[in-house]
Formats: sequence, structure tokens, C-alpha cells
Amino acid sequence: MSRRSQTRLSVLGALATEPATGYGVRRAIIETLGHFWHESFGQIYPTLAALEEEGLVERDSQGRFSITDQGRAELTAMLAEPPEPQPPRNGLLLRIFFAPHLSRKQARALLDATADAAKNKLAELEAIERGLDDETRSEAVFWRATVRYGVHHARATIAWVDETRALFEARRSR
Amino acid sequence: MSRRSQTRLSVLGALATEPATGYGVRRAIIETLGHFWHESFGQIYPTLAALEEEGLVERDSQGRFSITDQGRAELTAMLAEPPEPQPPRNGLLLRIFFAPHLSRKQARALLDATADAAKNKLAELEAIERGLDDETRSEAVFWRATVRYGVHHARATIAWVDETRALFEARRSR
DNA sequence: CTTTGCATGTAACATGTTACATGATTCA
DNA sequence: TGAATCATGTAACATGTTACATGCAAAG
Repeated sequence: MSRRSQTRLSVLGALATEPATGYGVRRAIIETLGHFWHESFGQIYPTLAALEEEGLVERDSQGRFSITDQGRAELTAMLAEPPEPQPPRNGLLLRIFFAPHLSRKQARALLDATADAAKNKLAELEAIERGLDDETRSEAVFWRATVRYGVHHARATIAWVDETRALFEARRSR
Repeated sequence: MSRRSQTRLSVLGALATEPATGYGVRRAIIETLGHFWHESFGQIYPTLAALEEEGLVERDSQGRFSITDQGRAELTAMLAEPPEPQPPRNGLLLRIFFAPHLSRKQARALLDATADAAKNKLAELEAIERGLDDETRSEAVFWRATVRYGVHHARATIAWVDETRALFEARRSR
């Protein structure tokens, strides 16, 4: 089972929206997918070269890439594949699990930092969501869905921290 | 900034609980951290060799590894470091974002599969949680916290799918 | 006696990040 | 004119997975 690179997917998707240079692809990814996706130049340039060789994108005289018909077909095919479940590796839970090897203070700091990060993320997402209220393009419903995903999960994290603080305190006073 | 391998952390943590062979370390990780962590043999054996060379673990005559005092110190130090934020790469959201390139049916299938997976995960976690009710060891409070994290997030995913289905339907009938 | 589990390891590959090198253009 | 931004790429490194090779021991 060949784990197909998801970089191909994000690059093809970006070019399906709008032709761009390699640099522009990265900017587009940061601006539109930034709250849940990330690419580095070290991936983008080789990927564009490979996509070009496969005839999925083509480069014009200014160095701008655009997606070909074949590229659109490949994009749809890749999108239809189920997202490969990434093997779970949650660094926070690893620390929580082994927290008996930490002092109470350190464990508390870990929870505090987690809640702070989630609250910042939530604020960021809510700002993006408000920005979408003025968006009239029909795709906006999908963009909103990605933001809402983050909102739900940030709130889940915040609720979990509250609950976990109480759980740890109960233990302390037992 | 050197992304320290978290494999070291999981292996040291496992050995802090109980000495084991490389094979046993993996079993312990599957059994106790399985719902949020994963290691392959290809990582565990080289990591054990490296930890041994650093004097953080030692091997007895039967090939069992146990953690040294230095290893415990290193474990505590690594646990105290904030979990490095993994660069966000959410394959599901990538597909949702680019869903305009999918048919409605494919988009719906993606949401259905997501909800199913989350519900299965939730059932699995709730079973683990019930199992913890009989657990008397003091560490159990931390184990429970890791399970509860998964419960909160699985529920968040389920709620998000419900909301998103409604969002997409509203668009459809507009 | 054969399957299952225990046990150790390596090699090839895939993916991805970071740092570096280089240069053009634009804007203050 | 100097800083910021646009632009392209490579090389070294880190991390991790998968497949393969090998062999012993226990259980049925």
C-alpha cells in the first residue's frame, strides 16, 4: 500500500483554484489552508517538478504553473480516496500518561499551556469564521466547514483541560 | 531547534514502568498507549541501542532492558519539555476544503466514513474507560485523562459531522 | 508437527524539515 | 540605497514505515 504523498494533493488543489508560481503555491496554501495544513519549499518544488513530468500541471513562459485536464482528473481521484489515517502520535497524551514522573507543578503547567494554545487557536478560528460571513462564493460553505472542525476540536480540548484539572485536584486532596 | 525524537520518550516511559525486551516494549506500548500512540520495530530497536550507548538504559543477561537513574532523569527532563506542536496536516480537511471537485455523493461518503470511524473510536474508548473503573493504582487517574481526551475529541468529530451535513444540505436546497 | 507467539534486527524506501545559496524586483 | 518580498532550488538531515530475513519456544 503506497502512502501517496498528500503534498501532491494540496499542490494540485491549490493550482486548481488559481495558477501560480511555486512561491505562490506556498503562499496560497498558507493563506487558505494555513489553519490545518502546511507545506515547505523543500516539498513544493520537487513536487511541482514531478507533477509537470507526469503531465498533471504545466509551466508557462513566466514560470507560472497551471493544472491540466489530466491533473483535474487526478485531483478528483485523490480526493475521493479516504484520507489515510495517520498513525496516532499525540505528544501531549504521552506526557499526561507519564505524568507520575513529573512534579505537580510541571503537570499543571502542561495543562495550562494546552488550554492557552487551544484558546488562542479558537480565537483565531472565530476571526476567520467572521471573515467568511462576507464571503459570497459558493465554495465558502466548505471553507466554513474546515474552520468549524477546528472550532469543535479546540473547544473539546478546553473542556478536557477543565475536566482534567478537576480530576487531578480530586486526586490531590484524596 | 532539534526536534527530539518522541520515540525516545515513549520507550523510556515504557521502561520506567517495567523492564522489558525490545519486543516487550512494543507490546507494552500497544497495550497501554495504543489508543494514542504507535511505534514500529524499525524504530524501537535502533532507539534502544542508542539509549543503551548513552547509558540511559541497560541490558541484562536475558536481553531485558531496564532504565537507569540517568535514564529517569532524562525521562523527567523530556516530559517537562512542551510537546512540540506537530505541523498541522489534516487529510480530512484537505478533502473537505477541495470538496467542490467531488460529487455530492463522494462528499457525503467522506462525512459518513468520518462519523463511523469516530463512533467506533468512541465505543472503544468508553470500553477502556469502564475497564479503568476497577483500577486501583494511583496512576490510573492519568490513564483516564488520556482516554477522556479521546472521548472529547471523538464527540467533537461526531458533532462536527452532524453540523456539516446540515450545512451542506442547506446549500443543496438553496 | 505445525501454528502461533516471542524475539532481533536490517535495508530500502518515503516523507518531510531546515539550512543554505542565489538572484531579481519592488518599495520606502 | 537598503530592506523586504518574490522567486527557485539543493543538500543534509531526521523521522518513520514496510518488508524482509532469521530463529527459538510453547501450545494445540
